[in-house]
Amino acid sequence: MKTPLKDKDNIYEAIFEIVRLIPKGRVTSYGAVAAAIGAASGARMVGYAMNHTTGVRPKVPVHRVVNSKGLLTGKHHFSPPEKMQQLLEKEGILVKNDQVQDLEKVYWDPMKELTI
DNA sequence: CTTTTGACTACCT
DNA sequence: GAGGTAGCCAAAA
Repeated sequence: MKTPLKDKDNIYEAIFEIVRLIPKGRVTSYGAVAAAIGAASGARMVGYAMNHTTGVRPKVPVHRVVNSKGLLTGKHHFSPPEKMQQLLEKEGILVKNDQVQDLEKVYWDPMKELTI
């Protein structure tokens, strides 16, 4: 399995793949995903791509993507926003005040896990 | 083709 | 310690 994500012509697809690889009960940050695809400074691009997940097949678990502080910054873009926290809690992730609890425990580093 | 915005992050005050 | 500004890349107007 090679699939050099960095070779992806479409930056969106690269992001989608990384997010799709996030294990259940784990979350990651925009910066981590961005770094994994080679866009360390493109953290905003990651979030921007998330807007394209609506209608993308297969479905992308963007609800597992939070900011570096574990805050559900993009929950407002969900429909409904509450569903994002519900999904996270359902996977065993504690979310309090729109913030992921035990972030260091549920944090999933794509670069490290995927050994890119 | 130029300008603005954006689900972020890091540095500076 | 908290808040604000700048930087980053890419897409939409």
